[in-house]
Amino acid sequence: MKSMANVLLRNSNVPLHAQITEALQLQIERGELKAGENFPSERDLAERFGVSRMTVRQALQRLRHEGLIYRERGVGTFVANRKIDVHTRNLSGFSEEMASLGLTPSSRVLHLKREKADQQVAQDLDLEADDEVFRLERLRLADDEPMAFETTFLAAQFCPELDKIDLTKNSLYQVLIEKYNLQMHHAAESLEAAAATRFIAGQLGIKANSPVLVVHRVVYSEANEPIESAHTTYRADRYRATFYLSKNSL
Amino acid sequence: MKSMANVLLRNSNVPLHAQITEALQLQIERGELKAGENFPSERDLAERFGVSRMTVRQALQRLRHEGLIYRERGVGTFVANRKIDVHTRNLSGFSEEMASLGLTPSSRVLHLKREKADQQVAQDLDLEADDEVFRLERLRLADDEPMAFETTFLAAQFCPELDKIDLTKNSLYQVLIEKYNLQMHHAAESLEAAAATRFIAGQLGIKANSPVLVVHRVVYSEANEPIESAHTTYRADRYRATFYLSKNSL
DNA sequence: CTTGATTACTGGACTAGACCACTTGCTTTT
DNA sequence: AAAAGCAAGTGGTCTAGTCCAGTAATCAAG
Repeated sequence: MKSMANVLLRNSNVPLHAQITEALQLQIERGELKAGENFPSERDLAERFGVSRMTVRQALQRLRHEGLIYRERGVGTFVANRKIDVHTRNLSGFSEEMASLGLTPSSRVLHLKREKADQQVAQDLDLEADDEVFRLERLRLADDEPMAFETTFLAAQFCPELDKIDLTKNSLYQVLIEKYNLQMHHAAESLEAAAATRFIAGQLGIKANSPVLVVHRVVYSEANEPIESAHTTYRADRYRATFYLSKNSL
Repeated sequence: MKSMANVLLRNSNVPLHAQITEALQLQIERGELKAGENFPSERDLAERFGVSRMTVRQALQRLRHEGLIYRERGVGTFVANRKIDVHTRNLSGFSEEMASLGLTPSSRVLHLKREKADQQVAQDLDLEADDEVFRLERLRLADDEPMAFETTFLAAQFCPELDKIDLTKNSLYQVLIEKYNLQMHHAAESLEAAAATRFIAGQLGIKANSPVLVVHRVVYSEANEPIESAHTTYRADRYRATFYLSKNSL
């Protein structure tokens, strides 16, 4: 059809393949490329955008990876009927997660002290027996209602003087990025159901022995160094964790 | 250093980039490429393997995607200090998951009937109001101990005569692949804590009101068509779900 | 009507180059 | 001794092709 080369900024700092990804994504979202119809071939797209075929392949690979399209050798490329996504649990913290759900997050800091790491924490954070950590306990609220009780451990060597920072107003993850240049890259989480202890129940304003969802998370940097270990206990009546699983693809 | 071109089978049906990925992965796992040391540059690798640079880039991109390496522009490529992995919840079914934990899975089929889809199921499976589904209820055991109670819904149009198959011995996912050519590609899961109802408690051999982990899963094909909707209720004292989360990367 | 070959088109793989932005370490100049 | 400049090396991007294997539609021969 018509040329789309005009859409691309040739001397931008944004790579061409990223611009193409964005352009196609937009067309999919606007419904200009629908689920049943024929998607243009790689050679088509290369000509339209005025780029090499390898460049459009890079863009298509990205779209495929995000689940927007799928491809069949010898047949063609197709738009996937998108339905899910929404609020899958990703690598954001409590504040970001609640905000994305349209709730107003807040916190009460109940405890913030430097102490020796216990065995479990030392293992999670890959520390020696005598290394020190910050232990941070917070009650986490959404729209001023208690939602979760969270205990976070951070290696003291990575974030000295953390106890001088007001974590009531600042997102912990923001602080870690801005003050200490700690970028989180991936995480391992384990979830289990439990009955609320009296202490937890009191904090969350629920009955003792009510079901709660306990999430244990260890966050890692890109080099796979553990940054944070956290236990979060959510009220079962107000919280549900959602995940997106995919096959080993690419 | 030495040439590695001999490692590659030039006329194999396995692409070169995949062979390179495998070769490097092996070297990392064997410790020949350690976490602190210098990883060979793209140009190095291209020369050693006797391939083009774009080809080794494809291999490196894959390794990065799997979290084995990370890269810094202008600096180099590095092996990530791998630690985690183990038994993260992936797109396998109960049988596969238990087997990978070293437990022997088995099932008791309590119910398998064709019926009209209720509203929730119709929505999950993208069906019309009158479409029929198979409802499959199973008690799932690990080493002959009750582990979970599972209710599965499958669109009847995709797997006719499912009720003629013995699901005690066959993995449902195996049947779907082999008999109906239904390949699962990704899934959405939501997890919440709850208290066991009397019925569930009886099935699982636990006390009523004990905490249980309820997992709701919808599995999709590559074209993003919903294949299966399932509710699984796990004993909290024997089961914990673990996930791996990563940033939007490529 | 069915079967089989041809053909055009698809995505996948791969090459051999090029240029760029960035980092780092060395060297030269202040 | 400190600062500025340079050069080498890195990953990131991009090109303009080639060849291959799989699909699907067409068309001719049985």
